[in-house]
Amino acid sequence: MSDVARHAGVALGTVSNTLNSPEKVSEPTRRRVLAAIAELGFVRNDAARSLAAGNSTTVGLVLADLGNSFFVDIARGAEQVMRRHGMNVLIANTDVDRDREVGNLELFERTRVAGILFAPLDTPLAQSQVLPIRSTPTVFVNFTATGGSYSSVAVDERHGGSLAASHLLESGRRRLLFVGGPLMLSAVRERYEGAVAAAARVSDAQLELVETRGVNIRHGRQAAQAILERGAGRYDGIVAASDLLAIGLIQTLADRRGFTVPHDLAITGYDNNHFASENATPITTVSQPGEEMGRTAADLLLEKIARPDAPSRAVVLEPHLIPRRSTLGDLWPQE
Amino acid sequence: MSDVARHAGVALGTVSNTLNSPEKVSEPTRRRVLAAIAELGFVRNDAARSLAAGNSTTVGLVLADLGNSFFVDIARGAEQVMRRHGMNVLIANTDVDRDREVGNLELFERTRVAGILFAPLDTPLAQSQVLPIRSTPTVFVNFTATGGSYSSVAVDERHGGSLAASHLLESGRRRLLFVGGPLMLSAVRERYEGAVAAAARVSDAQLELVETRGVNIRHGRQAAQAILERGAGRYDGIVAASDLLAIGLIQTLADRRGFTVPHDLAITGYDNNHFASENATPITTVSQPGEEMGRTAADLLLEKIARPDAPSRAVVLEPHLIPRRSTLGDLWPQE
DNA sequence: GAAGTGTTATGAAGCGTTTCAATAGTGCGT
DNA sequence: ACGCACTATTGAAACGCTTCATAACACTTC
Repeated sequence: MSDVARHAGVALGTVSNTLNSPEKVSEPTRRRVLAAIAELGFVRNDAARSLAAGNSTTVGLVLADLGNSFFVDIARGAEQVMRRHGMNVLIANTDVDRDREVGNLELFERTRVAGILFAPLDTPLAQSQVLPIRSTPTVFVNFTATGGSYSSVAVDERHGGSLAASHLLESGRRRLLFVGGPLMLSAVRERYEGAVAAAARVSDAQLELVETRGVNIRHGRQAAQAILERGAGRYDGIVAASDLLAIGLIQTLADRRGFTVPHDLAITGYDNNHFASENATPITTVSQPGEEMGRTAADLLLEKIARPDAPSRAVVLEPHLIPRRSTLGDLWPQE
Repeated sequence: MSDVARHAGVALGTVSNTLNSPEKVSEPTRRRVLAAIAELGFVRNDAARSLAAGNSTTVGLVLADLGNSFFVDIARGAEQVMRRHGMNVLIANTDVDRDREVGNLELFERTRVAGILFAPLDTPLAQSQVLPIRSTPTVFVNFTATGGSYSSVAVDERHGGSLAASHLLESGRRRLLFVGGPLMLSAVRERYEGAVAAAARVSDAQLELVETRGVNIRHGRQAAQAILERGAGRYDGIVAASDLLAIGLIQTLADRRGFTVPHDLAITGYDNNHFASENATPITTVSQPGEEMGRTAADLLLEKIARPDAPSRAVVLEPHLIPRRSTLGDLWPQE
């Protein structure tokens, strides 16, 4: 920077002002400085800048799983808001590894980012709610913070489960099955509880459970086998804990065993995975508002950055149902 | 840090040594310092550190599209290598927006990261090969750098197209169709050229082209309509420029129109998308070695960081074919 | 012509580290 | 008792910027 100053024949502070408060610098001076910058190929050192200024213009986003489009949506939403406020979002991926979660949080705190967005899966670290964070403003995404120090944005999983089951019940289904697992995961458990509650509200409805070891297509196929053993004819509606699970179920039950969806068996998924709508049988799903969560989290973080001592807030967003062919059949208008 | 020094009754430099060169500090002193650090909750300021030390321990990864699992694989591979070398990878997403590409590259250079990995799509900025980067070591991923200043890792697209077409030809197919587009994209064009070359090597083979506007499921369905208009019976094998395209084709041609895959029509995809193998009809695909590209790119970058003046290298990796049911039918052993 | 009022420009202090020459301390051989 | 060779510690300079009190200057106004 002092090279630039010398080159332009001005003082160091003037170069700084040209960059940060152009209105303080007269037109001709500014031009000389900018010319010198261009000529020398000067690039301001942000490390020095944030050291001197004591603030940063970037926020860190610690994500559980980049392979999951839900998290990518969160990232996108957060970025939208932050960019509008002139801030940058840097993403660190953890692949659901606890050490890397801790490592990345520490990294961001050492770097003195303005704030941290933490979007974990339902892991011990997240549940403990004790992060290795000293003083950087932090917001939980996809997980409700119970303590006082973090704000959070989460989604009402129970309501989501209820939405899916109610949708099936409203179309006259009574012999329901919930497929998902492991129930150890709070998100899955709450979706199940929501479905149970919805079924309980209808007198002649019943709801059974097939617990799976995960929520991928493979687990859906395995669950389908289990269902066939129990006798698939016993059911007329399935609430799956994820879209992938639903796809797996349909592949085995419909494509191979000839059950028609939704006539014999109506199926709902969960997540509004990009592939759920593109499936051969588009899948009715419960949509988690990923982008909105990202935007909301960003807003909460900006708030915390601006007023660190203001009380934390825990926002809960409502999921909504997107009906498609896997429950509506030919009544589904689109495509 | 001076607080810590005072608290532990040592000099500033000793605290720094404790953190950076523990072997220079005696056991008891080190313990006192560490105790003071823990007690005060001290977190070293990395901005100041990298300012003083003149180096950084993080590298930036500028990604075109987080929604694309190929790029996520690249990120994962790069991370593996960097972590092993004690470096961190921070990701910036651009959503294929030129301004954000430029902005993120500049951001990383201002931050004085140790190096930059740039994984663009086939956009003007990438094609121009002129990045807004002054002196940060940079490696192109998924795009061959022709100039001298950047190393690069790319994949031999032409060979990939050839692999797919040859596979069909070897199974006796002769009336081939290439589906993909727009051909303006160099990756698609080269895949097509590879397929053309493979067909030319077999005397009685023919290859026609259906150009699409993109490579998603939707475009696959649209292409299927076009094919039906031409008369789908005219072809016995399709090389699709992406797995999603192949899925779309199958949905329309097989699921709705009753053509059997692969009996009537053998179809290959491209990308080894995670969904290609999970599709109801698992799709034969050409696999781009995403993780390996990430790892290789990381190696190249480390090399450039260590010896900035060493000549750049352009690595080209070979894709490979993964045969599945969409071409092998019941011969396909797995599942 | 003096005093007052803006507008620009200046340069030194400080941000929190690393680094390194200098110093202090210790044990050893003679 | 002395010098030597180590090891452990110290503290000041430097990294590249922002900030801010101060100065310089050009106009007005009375």
